[in-house]
Amino acid sequence: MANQHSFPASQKLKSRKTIATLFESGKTMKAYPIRAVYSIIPYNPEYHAAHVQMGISVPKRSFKKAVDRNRIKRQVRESYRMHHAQLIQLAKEKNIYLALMTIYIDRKEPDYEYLDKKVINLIEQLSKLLKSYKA
RNA sequence: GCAAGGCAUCGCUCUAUCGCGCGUCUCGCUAGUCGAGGUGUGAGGAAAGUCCGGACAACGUAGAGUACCGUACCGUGUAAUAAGCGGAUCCCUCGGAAGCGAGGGGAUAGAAAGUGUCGCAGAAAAUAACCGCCCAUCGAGUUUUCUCGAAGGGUAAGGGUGAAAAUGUGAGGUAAGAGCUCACGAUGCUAAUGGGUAACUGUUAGUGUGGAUAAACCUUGUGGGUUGUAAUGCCAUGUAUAUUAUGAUUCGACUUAGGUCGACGAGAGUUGCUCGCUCAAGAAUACCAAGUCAUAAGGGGUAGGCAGCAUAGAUAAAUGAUAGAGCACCAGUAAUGGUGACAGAAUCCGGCUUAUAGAUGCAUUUUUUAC
RNA sequence: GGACGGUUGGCCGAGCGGCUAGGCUCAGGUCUGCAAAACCUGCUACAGCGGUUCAAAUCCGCUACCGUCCU
Repeated sequence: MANQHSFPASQKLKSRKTIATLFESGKTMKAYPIRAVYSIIPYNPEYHAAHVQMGISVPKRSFKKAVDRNRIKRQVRESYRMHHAQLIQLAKEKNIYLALMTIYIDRKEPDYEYLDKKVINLIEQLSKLLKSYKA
């Protein structure tokens, strides 16, 4: 991995199936205004394109305009992109697969700095979990 | 000058760093839905609403009628349209003494084919006699004229209402009246003729005039086969005409379960229906096996990819973040500070509608408020 | 992407073009020692804009919002 801050398509959560199973059996974690649904399973290179896959969702109920939804998704993604290196590192060390879905549950538009803090908070929580996994 | 609304055009730009989608080139090895690097490209005037119109696709065994849905001045225009352009006619506003002119608007076929509806008020709301007016008859009063009453006939000139009261005004006419007649108008139809491609319109002649409503049913003309890219085709994955029970059938069919029909066409197909068209089956009876059909019980799998699909192009969906500079506007004497709208492609085009800070151009308006 | 439906007081919910029913809630009164129940009285509406019509909640068009269906 030449660049720490890249976020290619393989690290995005895209499969309809894994998302469905994630919502059925995943666990939740909160870092208001973000709620995260995640699941940790052993890594299998045949099925998993990357060690960590992440998706973002903004409900239409809270934000009616597509422009607002897009902006929030981009901001969350940007913040995640800047700070997700340690997560991937940990997942590789432990050889596990982490599926993560973040949902923005506030009804107001955030400013970027606030959002950034919360994403960092979320990632640290997840990192702790990963460290304690299998330990 | 400012402001307002209208129409048209534009609707932030550049640099650096870190990233993303797609195409393409090179390299790498773990050889793929891979990684690295280079390079090209990457939201709008409305991408929105889905209100119209197409392209395109699937479904049909020729065609026609009908139902259903839409539509309604004329020409031009176009792949098509409710766009655009030109014209006719009606309505409104302004100007003018008037002919008429200017501006704006109109879903602008038919109410003389039929049906329905027209609250309240009013005599009456659609085959108008309640009051009034007039005529002659009978009875009563009275010297008669005349007055009152009864039943009958004529009469739409008058009657407070109403959105609307039966073509307006004047004259003749009459018992009283009436397009009953005449003149000048209003308006419909028919014919001839002039103008115009046409809508329509000028003139002449004849004939009529009993309201409104068709964005009430309806009639007439005219258009439309239906469904829509979640269409549709292909590949992959996974499979089951699984199994069980009951019944029917064995020439073919239909059935209301009784039966009925059949090359003299049973029956099936034919996009809602009908006609039409096309296709189309041939035998004794019983039992067994086997098949077929019907009903009931009873499950499982997939939900991915490619094409459709693009000189943006995905499929939990790219087009971003940070910093700086410029530009425009606002506040402020200035330094400086703030703001940059509406809004995000999902098959593609043409129109319409709606949302829009600011800039530019064009024409318009301001008797009440501001220079 | 496509096809449809709805919007009537604070809430529910009728409404054949002619003054917008009814119930619940709320407020006041009667009744009661005080309440409840009952009875009486009252308040508050046709989503918005335009058109057709003498007249529109109703018919037509546009807009806004809410909802349903098709994989």
